[in-house]
Amino acid sequence: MRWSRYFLYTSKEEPADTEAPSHRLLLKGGFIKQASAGIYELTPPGVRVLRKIENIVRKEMDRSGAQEVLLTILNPAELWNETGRWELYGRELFTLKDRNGREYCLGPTHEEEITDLVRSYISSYRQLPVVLYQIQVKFRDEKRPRFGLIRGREFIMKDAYSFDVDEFSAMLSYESMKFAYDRIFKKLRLKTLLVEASVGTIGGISSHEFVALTPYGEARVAYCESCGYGANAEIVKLPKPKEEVEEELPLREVHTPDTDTIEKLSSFLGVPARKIIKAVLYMVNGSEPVMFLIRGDRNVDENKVEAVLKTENFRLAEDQEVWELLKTKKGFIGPFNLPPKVKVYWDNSTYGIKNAVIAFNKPDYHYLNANPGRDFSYGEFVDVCQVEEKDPCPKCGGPLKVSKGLELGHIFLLGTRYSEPMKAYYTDQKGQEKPIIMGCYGIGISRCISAIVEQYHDEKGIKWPTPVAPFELDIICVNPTDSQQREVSERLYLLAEEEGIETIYDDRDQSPGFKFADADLCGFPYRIVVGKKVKEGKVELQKRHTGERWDVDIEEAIKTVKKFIQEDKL
RNA sequence: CGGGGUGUGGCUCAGGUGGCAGAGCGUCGGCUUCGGGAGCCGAAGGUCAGGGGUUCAAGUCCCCUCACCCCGACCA
Repeated sequence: MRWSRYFLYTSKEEPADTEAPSHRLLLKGGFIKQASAGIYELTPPGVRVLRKIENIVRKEMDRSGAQEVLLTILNPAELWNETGRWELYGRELFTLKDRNGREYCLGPTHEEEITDLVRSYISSYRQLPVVLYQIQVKFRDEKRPRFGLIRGREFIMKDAYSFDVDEFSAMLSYESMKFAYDRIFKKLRLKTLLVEASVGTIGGISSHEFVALTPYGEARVAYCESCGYGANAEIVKLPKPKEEVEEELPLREVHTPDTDTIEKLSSFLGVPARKIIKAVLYMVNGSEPVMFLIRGDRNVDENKVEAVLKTENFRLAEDQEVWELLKTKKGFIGPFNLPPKVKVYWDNSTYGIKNAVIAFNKPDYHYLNANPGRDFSYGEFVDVCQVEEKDPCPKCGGPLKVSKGLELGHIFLLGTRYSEPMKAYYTDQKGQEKPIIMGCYGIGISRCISAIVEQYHDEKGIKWPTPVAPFELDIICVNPTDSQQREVSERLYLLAEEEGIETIYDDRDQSPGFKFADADLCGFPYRIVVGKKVKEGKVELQKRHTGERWDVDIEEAIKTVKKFIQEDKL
């Protein structure tokens, strides 16, 4: 491809309003263009990267025995009503009506559609198992799209669905998909972590996420370097700590004005935050108060709260509600003299605490040296505590690491969540009708573009790994007005094409610095610079990843690059 | 869903207290230059997000709407 004719336009200016490096570099390098919030167009080089990722995924999916389909983007409400998800999915669902008033949604995921497809053909155990997949645009009206392709409202996803006769067989499909994902991310050169994930309110049997460790991800993952355990932070169980051994001091009521946060209270009393028991009051389903007691230096993980309450319909109580219910204000809530309607849970972290600071619903006052058994009594213990660095690993007890990550793949053993309500049944050997056991498996394809850039870039720009690079080789003619340089560049370009090397030939009438900067920014793995040294029969060869450069004979250049590319693809 | 911010040429931005619409980059024409985003000369390019209001006069002040970005779902 001649760059002078190619639709690739970089920018010298820094894009405004970008935070994540991938967002900035993909815009600056001319790979994506924003259409509206969380919605992006891909340019020709952007599409080249996308197709390479898609094809790697496709190849591995096919290899695992999955078969490609293409489902509809526009999906009728009827199917979604069969599973109840028309309502459950809520406002994240993009919906619209046709001219007759019939309702549709733009598919955010395709369990309903695939189940509908399968139920219309599959009726016997002889036809199972089967795994189907597609690569397609998805639509989710996210509350907060961000970071370019990382969290978009319209994005490209590979979604696969497995159909099996029983749980054992389904588990095999699940495991085989796990292997396929492992191979995919390795081929994409993405460093990912396989972690256990929440099965959520949907239920289900097993769930794992493939997470790329990057600072710009919304997932928190905990992992253990000594035993290899890894999990989404929200499902890491934290046990009760050992009972503190300390002499019990006499209980005191102390005046603590203006201490509405743990921080203020801690410094006012000169007591460390971990010696404070804080109370967090939630309103469930709008009106049912639930109090969680947790140690002052820890935070409530609302995903864990959701698991305890078995609903996502809860929120923090408002000031007025706190006043009406407990006649106190935030910062002074405690588990004393509560109206019967208040449900109380104690987080494990509060177990065995001694001489604690605790509020008792009297504004501007706290108890000092409160001790369990003597001054207050525990109730039901739960685990709603957010995992922090150095918490004990649930497997081996070693110190956990906590990191932000970008969820790239999610695999899910669904069971009969969709097959049962949609009556996707098969007849077994004994002639009995049974629901098909399903699994679903997603990879955020467009998100992978961002993840790769996050993991492969420097100050100057992107450093595409060869298997996903838009072009493998960039040939730069330093001075196109020099007939010898021009002639050598043209010759090398034709030769590279003949050798099957994906080449962009920078024949633009621009200064050398301009072309070098673009080459760095766009991140082509190999570069041949045709300059002054052609007189001596030499051109310069550069590796973007390492910055190495050396002079080679003109006749050797393409051969050498080809060898490098082949090595990279192994 | 809350909170904060921004909207002016294709891009990045400047335009105290209201008074002729600006710069750099990019684009177009010309000359020069050619190993790290070149130089000089000339030119084109605007519904100042949209609507309403105040005023002799609004990019600027007031109200509404829209769009986009960031922060938070961190607290008792």
